[in-house]
Amino acid sequence: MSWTDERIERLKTMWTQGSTASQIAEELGGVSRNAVIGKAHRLGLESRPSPVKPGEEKEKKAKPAPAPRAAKPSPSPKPAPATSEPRETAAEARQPATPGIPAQAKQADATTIQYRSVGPGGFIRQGPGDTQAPIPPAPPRRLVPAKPSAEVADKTSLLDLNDRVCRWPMGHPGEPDFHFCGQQANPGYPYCVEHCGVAYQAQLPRRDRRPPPPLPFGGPRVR
DNA sequence: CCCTGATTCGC
DNA sequence: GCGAATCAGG
Repeated sequence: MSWTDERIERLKTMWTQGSTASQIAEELGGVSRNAVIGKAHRLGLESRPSPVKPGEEKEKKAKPAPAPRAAKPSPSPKPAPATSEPRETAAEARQPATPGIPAQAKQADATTIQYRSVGPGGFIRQGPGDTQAPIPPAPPRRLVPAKPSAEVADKTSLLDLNDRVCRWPMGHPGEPDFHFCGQQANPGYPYCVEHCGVAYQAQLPRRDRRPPPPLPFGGPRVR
């Protein structure tokens, strides 16, 4: 499994909703809990209440004996900097992202992506850095706008997305009626007011959290 | 034991 | 960039 845009978006959403890494991994499928956590960190999604105290100076694991994982015969000395970084306290990092969430606001810059026709009904996505081979000869026929199926008519499709429209996904990608919310977006947010209420919640203690989370996707996909 | 997230580091 | 292995707290 690879990290497609859809899967990353889902990861971000669920992570900010407070879903656990295990839940996210299960929902996404094909990835482990560790993969989700690793990806979340690489994305810069910042810490949620962790069992491990970040502020406490831990003895850097002096693991002389075991070479548990792939043989690492070179124990290169790695002097842990004794300076305790002024790392964010857990409380600060836990602040519910209520006002001004910048990370969520940045969406794929549509202006840097071009769609080029490769024939009737066929288009390729091309980013600025992509080198693309010769343009295939245009079809000798006039292209007529496709008539949207009744299924998708009036629905907000991927190409309808912009920063003024709620980009909350409805249904599952790939399904015929998959679309986006499309309501007027809460200015500065990727979602409308209603879905902002779902996406951004104050972090509650685990025991006070209701297991059946909001069902933004209509429940887990049945495979 | 189970769960959680954080971190490391070979690939 | 990815994620298994590992760590560490609840």
